[in-house]
Amino acid sequence: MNTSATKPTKRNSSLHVVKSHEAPAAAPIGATQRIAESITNAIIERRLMPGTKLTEQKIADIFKVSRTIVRQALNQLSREHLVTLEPERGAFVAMPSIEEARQVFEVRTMIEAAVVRQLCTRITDTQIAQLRSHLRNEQEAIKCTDVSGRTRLLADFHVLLARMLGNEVLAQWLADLLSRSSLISLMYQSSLSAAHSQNEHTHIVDALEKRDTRAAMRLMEHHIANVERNLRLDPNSLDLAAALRPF
Amino acid sequence: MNTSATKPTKRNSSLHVVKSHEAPAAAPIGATQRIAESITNAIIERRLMPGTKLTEQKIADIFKVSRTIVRQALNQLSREHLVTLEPERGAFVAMPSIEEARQVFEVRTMIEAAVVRQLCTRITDTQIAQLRSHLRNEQEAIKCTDVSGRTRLLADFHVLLARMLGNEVLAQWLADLLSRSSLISLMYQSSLSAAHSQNEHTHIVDALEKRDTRAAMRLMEHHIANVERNLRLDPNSLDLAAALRPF
DNA sequence: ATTACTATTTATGTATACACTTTAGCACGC
DNA sequence: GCGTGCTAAAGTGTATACATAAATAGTAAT
Repeated sequence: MNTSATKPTKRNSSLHVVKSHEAPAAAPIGATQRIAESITNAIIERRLMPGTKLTEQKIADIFKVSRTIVRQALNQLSREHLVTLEPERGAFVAMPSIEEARQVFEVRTMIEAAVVRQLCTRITDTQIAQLRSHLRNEQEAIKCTDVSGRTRLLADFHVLLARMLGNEVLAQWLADLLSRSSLISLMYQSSLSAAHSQNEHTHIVDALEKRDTRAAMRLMEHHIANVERNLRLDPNSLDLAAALRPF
Repeated sequence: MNTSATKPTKRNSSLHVVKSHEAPAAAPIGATQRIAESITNAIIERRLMPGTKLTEQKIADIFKVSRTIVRQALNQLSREHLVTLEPERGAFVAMPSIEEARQVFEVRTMIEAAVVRQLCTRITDTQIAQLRSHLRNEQEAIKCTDVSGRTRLLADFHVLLARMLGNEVLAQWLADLLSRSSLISLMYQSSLSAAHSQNEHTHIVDALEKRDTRAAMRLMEHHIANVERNLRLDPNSLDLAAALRPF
């Protein structure tokens, strides 16, 4: 093992001239990540409306980094379908189409039904307790009218279920789907009451606790269908005010 | 709070006259895409072994572009889990762990069983014909011992099924999963005969044609299980020769 | 000869420069 | 008055520069 020799050659004296620049190594890792998360949060918390132009230089100025970093972040977000990149025109907060919304919910129904089915065969009491704890957090957030917090918690419930299968590949993908769902919900002005969703979550956990596979699957399918049903998916009535908002 | 005060640093000193440089617009779209696909193909066709270092400048030289483009491509590939980015160290062809392999196949089983279930309720005769046509292509590729072609076709079968649900979100994700599967198969030296896989594909289409939901799901689950079973997933016997290959 | 240390080379990460495209503003003509 | 063509500003896409961290090689000491 070559573990010794760890002392990285500090030859800060010697030849090289000092530089007048500040250290770019100040952000060792995660400058890109930090920006991507900030934008993601801004989208989820409705501080950035769908269709909003994301000019690279402006974001770069805000975060005090170069466009290089911003471009990396925007590229990442575009792969998560939260922003759209139009060639030679720039980045915009994504405006998921009605068709895309339909597909996202269809896939979620398939996957999440399968998730609860699998879970019924292997969920542990400890995991049930975790879910109960999460449900309490949801109720708390709803009581406090903590809008951004409750949105996140209601989505996290679904990711938490997936994570309990011990499958990070699945959990990661479902997390992506859920941030897309959040964007869809705000784009199409969901009228679903958070309390109602939370109630359905509770019923799902009840079914899981009883290991009632059929009930759990049915409840999950209905829950997702309810969320979708409460969107305003008429092609004409989509929220133009928000979508085409100049500012 | 708006902003701006755009830094008029030294934008454009007027006169855009000469163009001594060659046109960077020569690659209208897709220089990045082209490189990402080339690397993907190289990985799938086993011309790049897992663990291989992907030095940015070397790739840039090969494709006659700048590192900027190569970095974009590598970033994209890392999000598809085909390459791993190690901070301050560079990009390497991914070496999926055994655990990751397990998770990928577990998810594929869940999803693809759901896909065939859905398909049984809505598949059309035209689509059956498409599948038959694809099966013929598979047989052709196997006969001709077209290794890279047959690998691709065997994977495409699964994507084709997903695409027939009319759900691009699902199809896109399954495509990602299948390129990961391909990497896993070559990393763990699958001994599965292509002919056997092709035969199972045929049986699946037969069941779909009869709209036999239960049989189709069972066949798909067994098919994926067979693929996984034929990997050498013993922790010790993983192909070190390939993995640690210096060149 | 092997090990530890140092200098050199190589490669990555970020910033910046610069060409080109799009967009916005404005004068002119219908 | 509104559409049309020209010019300037802004913004994107790619290349390059430069600082730093890692890998490598070379050297001296034990």
